[in-house]
Amino acid sequence: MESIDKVQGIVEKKELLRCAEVSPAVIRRLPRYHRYLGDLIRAGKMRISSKELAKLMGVTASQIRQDLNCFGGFGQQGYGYNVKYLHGKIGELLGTDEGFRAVIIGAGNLGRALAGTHMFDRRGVTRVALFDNSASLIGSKIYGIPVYHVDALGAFCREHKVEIGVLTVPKEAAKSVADVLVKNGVKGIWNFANMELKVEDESVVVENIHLGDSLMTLCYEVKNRLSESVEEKNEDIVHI
Amino acid sequence: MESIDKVQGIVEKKELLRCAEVSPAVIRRLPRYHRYLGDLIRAGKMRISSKELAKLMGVTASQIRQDLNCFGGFGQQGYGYNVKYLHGKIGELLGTDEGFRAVIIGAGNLGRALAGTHMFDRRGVTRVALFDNSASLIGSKIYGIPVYHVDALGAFCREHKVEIGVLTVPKEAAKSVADVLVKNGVKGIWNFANMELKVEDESVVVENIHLGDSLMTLCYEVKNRLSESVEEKNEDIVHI
DNA sequence: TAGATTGTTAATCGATTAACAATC
DNA sequence: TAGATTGTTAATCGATTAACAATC
Repeated sequence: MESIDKVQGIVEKKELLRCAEVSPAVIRRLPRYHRYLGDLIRAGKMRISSKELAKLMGVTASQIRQDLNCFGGFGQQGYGYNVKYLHGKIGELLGTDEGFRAVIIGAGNLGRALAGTHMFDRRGVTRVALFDNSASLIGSKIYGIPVYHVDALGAFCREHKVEIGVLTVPKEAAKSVADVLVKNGVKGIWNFANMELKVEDESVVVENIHLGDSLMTLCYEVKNRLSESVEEKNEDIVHI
Repeated sequence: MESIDKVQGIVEKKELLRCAEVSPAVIRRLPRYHRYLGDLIRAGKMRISSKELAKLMGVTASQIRQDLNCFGGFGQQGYGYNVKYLHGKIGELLGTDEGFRAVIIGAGNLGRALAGTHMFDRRGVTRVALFDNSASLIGSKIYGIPVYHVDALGAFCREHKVEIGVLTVPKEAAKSVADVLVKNGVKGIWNFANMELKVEDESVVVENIHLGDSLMTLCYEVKNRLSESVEEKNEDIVHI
């Protein structure tokens, strides 16, 4: 009887968890946990406490426990977390087992760079094709990935059940390409065009990358730290 | 007399502002404001209210006014903000006038892609050199940027007063290259290696880019929206 | 002056941290 | 059992939003 109660308790909890919206702040931290746990596996570490992981990652143990408990009890009191198990669970949450397929649109510098990385495979995503409008590229392969004309994009996505589109086209072309993707069943767009892409379909997710914004933030900090250290020096002189 | 008081008031305020640490959340929003204001200039817009800009950007007018007031009163009651003036002021804050110089270390796919963009020039940053350890590249130019051997990195940074280093090397090499940069006066590191780079020198800023984390977040959302829409459908059926 | 809109203070909201009971 | 560490609740902190007086 007790065990049935327990099982039901777990089921109830899962239902609740599925309903309660997890905050974006927490979600954005998951990949980082996953990364660190992967490193720990490679280092041969079998178990870890929230305290130890917190120290390693430069966050609080509270935050780690709080974050993980949005998705379920992955640890064990008095023991900590099993590194491999936790890594696997977070991977599951992040969809590494879903077998997502991605196409890259735009075979320019950035498109090629992305085609050449192992970033996708490592996360269980397959790059099935590249698309471009330059005649000289069509029919060739880049890092083993076939390049097709962008006119064939829609049909390809439907046929191959592509879930993810990576946009590395000039920003003028981004919206129209995105529309083709959405119309043909793509559910996530990773947008590198220098603009905020919005799509009408509510069920489609857009992740905008703004490398330029990141560079500017860095410049701000550089500028500020420089003036800070000057101020500190001046203060020293004044106070002595 | 009154005007002197006023001037002193402004000076005091500026002093205060320089001391009060601005929150990272605000700073990370500045480049986005700058981007939208640039677009508005190109669209010929002369003035804009916080309300109008808020609608355009999908944020609250309160947030915009609050954010801008961390740095000073850039607007005018009853009028709004002068687009060009505000754009210029935010640009100043972000260091576009500082004439920062950057080197890119690693002439692989990503390094080349970054060398080929206008992202830097647009933000007032000059790419002065590329560094690599592949003999075939040394002495050549990529998009007009000279490629040197990585052994020459330290001396080059000192001589040319380089402020920013862009790291597109494999993660195994990242730390040692970063150390060379820091030792030779570089004040900001834009790190694309798939690891969190930490440097000992407090005055050096590191901006870590984790494209993989972004891809995983996208995958999470795609996975979740998909199941959400399924749930919605099921709910519909249940409730009818 | 009247209308508009900022700059700024106060209220709300959400996220992080601390604390501790549960339990392995 | 005693020690350790989780899962979870309560307290704190910070960031966002609302409101409004100041003022162009």
